[in-house]
Amino acid sequence: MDDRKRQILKAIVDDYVETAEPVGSKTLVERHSLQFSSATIRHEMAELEEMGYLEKPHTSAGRMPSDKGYRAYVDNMLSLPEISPHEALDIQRFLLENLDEARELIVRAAEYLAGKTNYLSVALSPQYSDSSLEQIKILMIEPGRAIVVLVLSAGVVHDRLIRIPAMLDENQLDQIARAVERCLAGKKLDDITLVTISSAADDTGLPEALVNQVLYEAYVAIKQTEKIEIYMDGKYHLLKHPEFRDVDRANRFYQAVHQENMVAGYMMEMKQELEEKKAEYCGFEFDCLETLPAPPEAKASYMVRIGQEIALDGMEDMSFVSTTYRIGRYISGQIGVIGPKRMQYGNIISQISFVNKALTEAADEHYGRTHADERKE
Amino acid sequence: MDDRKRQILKAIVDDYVETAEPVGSKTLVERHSLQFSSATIRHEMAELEEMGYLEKPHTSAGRMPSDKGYRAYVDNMLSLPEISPHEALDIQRFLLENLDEARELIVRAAEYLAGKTNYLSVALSPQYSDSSLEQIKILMIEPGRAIVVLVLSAGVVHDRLIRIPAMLDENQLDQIARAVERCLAGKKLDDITLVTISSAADDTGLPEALVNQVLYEAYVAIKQTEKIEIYMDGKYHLLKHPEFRDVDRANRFYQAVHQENMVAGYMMEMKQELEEKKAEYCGFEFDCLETLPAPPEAKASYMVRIGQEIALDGMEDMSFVSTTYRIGRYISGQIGVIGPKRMQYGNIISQISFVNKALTEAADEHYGRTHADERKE
DNA sequence: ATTGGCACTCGGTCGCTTCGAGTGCCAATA
DNA sequence: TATTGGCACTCGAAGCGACCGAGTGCCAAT
Repeated sequence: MDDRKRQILKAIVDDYVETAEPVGSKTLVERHSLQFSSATIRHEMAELEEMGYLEKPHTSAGRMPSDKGYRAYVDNMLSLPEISPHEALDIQRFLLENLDEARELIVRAAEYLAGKTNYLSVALSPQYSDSSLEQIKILMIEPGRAIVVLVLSAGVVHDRLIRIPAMLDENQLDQIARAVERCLAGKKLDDITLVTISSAADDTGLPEALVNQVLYEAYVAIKQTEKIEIYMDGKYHLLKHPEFRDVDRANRFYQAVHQENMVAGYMMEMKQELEEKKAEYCGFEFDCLETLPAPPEAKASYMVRIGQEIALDGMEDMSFVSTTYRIGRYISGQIGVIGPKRMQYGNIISQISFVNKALTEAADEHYGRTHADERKE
Repeated sequence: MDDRKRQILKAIVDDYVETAEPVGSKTLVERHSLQFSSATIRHEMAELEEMGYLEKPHTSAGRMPSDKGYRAYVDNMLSLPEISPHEALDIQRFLLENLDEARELIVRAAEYLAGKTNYLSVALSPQYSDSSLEQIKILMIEPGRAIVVLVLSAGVVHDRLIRIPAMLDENQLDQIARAVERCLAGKKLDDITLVTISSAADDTGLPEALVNQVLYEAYVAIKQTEKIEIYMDGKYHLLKHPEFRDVDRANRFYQAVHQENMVAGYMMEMKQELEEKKAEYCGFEFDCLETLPAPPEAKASYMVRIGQEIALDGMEDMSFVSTTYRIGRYISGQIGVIGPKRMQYGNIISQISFVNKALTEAADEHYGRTHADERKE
């Protein structure tokens, strides 16, 4: 593909993204001040179509980009706008203001992205399988009920209400908790199994019958910590876009997106691929902002899936931009945006990458010292 | 309004609810085996229209119910189908299966309702302002961070991560927690203020500077417990219904529903009204099912808001069915359904009322003994 | 290789007609 | 007097043809 073709394709995508109308040779020349005549453009367009980058809805209509066309655009002719310092402050504030739980961070990030892009944002909660258990405490609420509090490396705290044998008293419970902690502390969550945990039973000097139920509940609490949640925000935005004038289409899409497990699974796959460096696009970097000095490892790498490339039923005419966020060394998750194929890729990618970066930094800030400790090693 | 008019109005509503088409005199006779001729019906319809119960989209079209028509239908000609034992088991299982947190109950109830009705379900989390604080524990995670665990009457547990002065040790923290508990135990959450809680400071014998931050954080944790959350499920259902063929309309509705605070506030108002016995419809009772013997206070009372009656922008052509659920004596919340005015009122009301009942019972079951204790008094 | 010119295409819009389910009214009937 | 069958009328929906215009492909001239 020569340079002129590239220029024309870019103009077509830009135009179509803006207007949502098939674009013809003449308007293209007018609107994008190209230095060739419309006839030349027609020539080139015909060739681009033959090569598969463009499509016509019917013979006498203008052209619109095909999936392949968008792909080429994203691969080769993307310009990534910088995030203004004003916006950067905005998002920092949005993420951190009145923040209690770190868990809330990812929800807020998704909310921000949705608001900013006018598309659907999707986020997976951090994956803790690789972090290790530091502390476990069991607190009696009343006879028969207790609360398990787990502290992971990097200072993440999770808890869960459990039922325990009614005759256990506080001391015994504490004994059990200590035994479990001795047995598991420092272990990766992933490596903790029912077998591992039950070896703590001998250590307590209490009758097995009493201990086992507690161990099991603690085990469940730990496993639950590993469960990945999915958050979405901005579903209501999509109806605004012309591609959803067709209710049936909108309906089909919403049914698809409602299958949260499917979407989450697919995002995990994308994450996997990004990690295996199969990712198409890496090395995007921000330097627009001094207030947030980026640590060298904070380069955001993202992934774009266009139309048919998305292996999810009902998403054939959407695009999915996705990126992996990191919190500390061992914790990561996924955050992205789903919108019509006709999206402002550059803008969206900038936004996502920046939110990603801000998210990481906000988490660092929130975990503060803890995390700093971890870094020292 | 004489009996025949009532019969005809009912037939029209039933028909329109089913077909979503304005209904004419002739089809009405055919489909509902009425014992009058179409001419008579036309007469009556003209009168019903004059009285404001019916509307015509244009001169030569059939009639459809007005808000007032639906209102009359709901007030006077509703038949409430019984819930089958099969369904009853279904919902019990759905609510209780693998349930950890009681908080999850209301989410599941909303989910169930949405699935069952094909409309949007909306639920408010339980309101704890009237329950009292029983225990407060503060558990140190690491220097500078701790977790506050609150136990309310009825066994409800809430917690929150807090920051504390880094120099506090576990013992001191425990001392503070005990002081707070002595000071607040048994008090209604509503009655706890910054003033009340700060009187615990003297009791610790520790320097005020150290204690105050912890007290403040504990206070915030308590107040946060009172915060009411709103859950919605089934937004994606609404696009299936013919009233949402019009994307703009759908869009307007989704924007409205997205203002969750508005919706929550409105539901609180409805709850208020229900409690003040201004409620239009009370005393609906279930007796279809032996497996769930209803305690005498479990009568469900519900409220229907139709079209313009809903004081929320963008909901003018929806209906809102709402009901108050109770958990124990002092805890209650709101659960309801929003759908097109053209809804199967009888069916929906039955479902909601039953879910309400099941929810109460599931909560009882889950809190088990604790709650039973409360009842003894 | 690029361009201006020209004949051709085809979806969208506008106006017209037809169709049919609906109405209102009236005169006949029980 | 209340009910009914009959009939003329209404009006939106659907179908049809003409027209418009933004678009194309192709060709001959530069």
